[in-house]
Amino acid sequence: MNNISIYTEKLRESGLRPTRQRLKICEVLFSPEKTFHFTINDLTKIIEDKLSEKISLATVYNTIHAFKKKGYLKEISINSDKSYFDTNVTEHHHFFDEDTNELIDCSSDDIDSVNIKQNITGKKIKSVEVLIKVASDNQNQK
Amino acid sequence: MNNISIYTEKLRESGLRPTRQRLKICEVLFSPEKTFHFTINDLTKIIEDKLSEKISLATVYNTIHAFKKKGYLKEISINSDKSYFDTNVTEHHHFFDEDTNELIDCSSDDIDSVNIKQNITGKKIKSVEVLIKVASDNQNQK
DNA sequence: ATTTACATTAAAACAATTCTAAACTGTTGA
DNA sequence: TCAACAGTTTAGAATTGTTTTAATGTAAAT
Repeated sequence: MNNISIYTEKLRESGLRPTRQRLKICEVLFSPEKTFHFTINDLTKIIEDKLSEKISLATVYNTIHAFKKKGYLKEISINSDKSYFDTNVTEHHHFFDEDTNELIDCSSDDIDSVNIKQNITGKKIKSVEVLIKVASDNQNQK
Repeated sequence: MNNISIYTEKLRESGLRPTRQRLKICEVLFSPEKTFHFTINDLTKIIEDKLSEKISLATVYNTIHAFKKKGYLKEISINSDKSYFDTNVTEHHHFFDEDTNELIDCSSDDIDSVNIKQNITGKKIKSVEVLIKVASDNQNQK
């Protein structure tokens, strides 16, 4: 399973040279079978812990932003101090568990597709995101 | 039109004493006929510019958070560095204009209500927010 | 009036993100 | 193959939004 050529391709398409650091990032992001959510910090930790590879935050930010721009990652809006990213780039929505700060994908079993009847004149719709915040019953709203 | 007693009431219900600074904040937030969106910075500027009243950022943050907790304000999730607040606390959704960084309320003419078919087990839905990002046709996605 | 608990403030602390400038490396083409 | 260039990495500094702190001030209860 030599994925390196795939990663190299992805990087080139994002306008980035395939460097050692970036290939590590690709390995973490694109080799798992399941898509997942992460913050920049999560990702940096995973790389440094699991792969025993020191990596600069700036590099992670640059690469993630390039992937996002190219559409290989999605950024998820949450009331929060930090940004979440999603390796699942298909159209889908999210639950956000306020108890655990966990993001969970909605499936089409969970939510009907959103019907937009009218858009702002002269503008194009770039994305439609539904965020369903949930918490335990006894929990105060954040 | 003496709104001060209304503001005092709102403050007390939020667990806050009615001080000079907080009444000024109420004046800006709750006297306009139309609801509006703002950031903490916007609000602080309005108070300092229009009302020639110096106010500490900490006071603004405290008061806004108490109002949010009480349900007198809503916080809107946007991919961004800063938080937006909304004086419209009814159920509604938003457009976000990426060209101007402007938030715009959706009316029921714009979007059908969102139908959630299935929730996470053991959790209660706290909020459902739709954010529609728009931009000029020729604009790159942010 | 006095007391007490809560508020305000400027400034410091903090956390996420971006920028910077120097050292480094992939790539290109002689 | 190797020099030279353009893009890359890095640590650390800078920036931005937000929260905390500790001293001083003020509303409200007695």
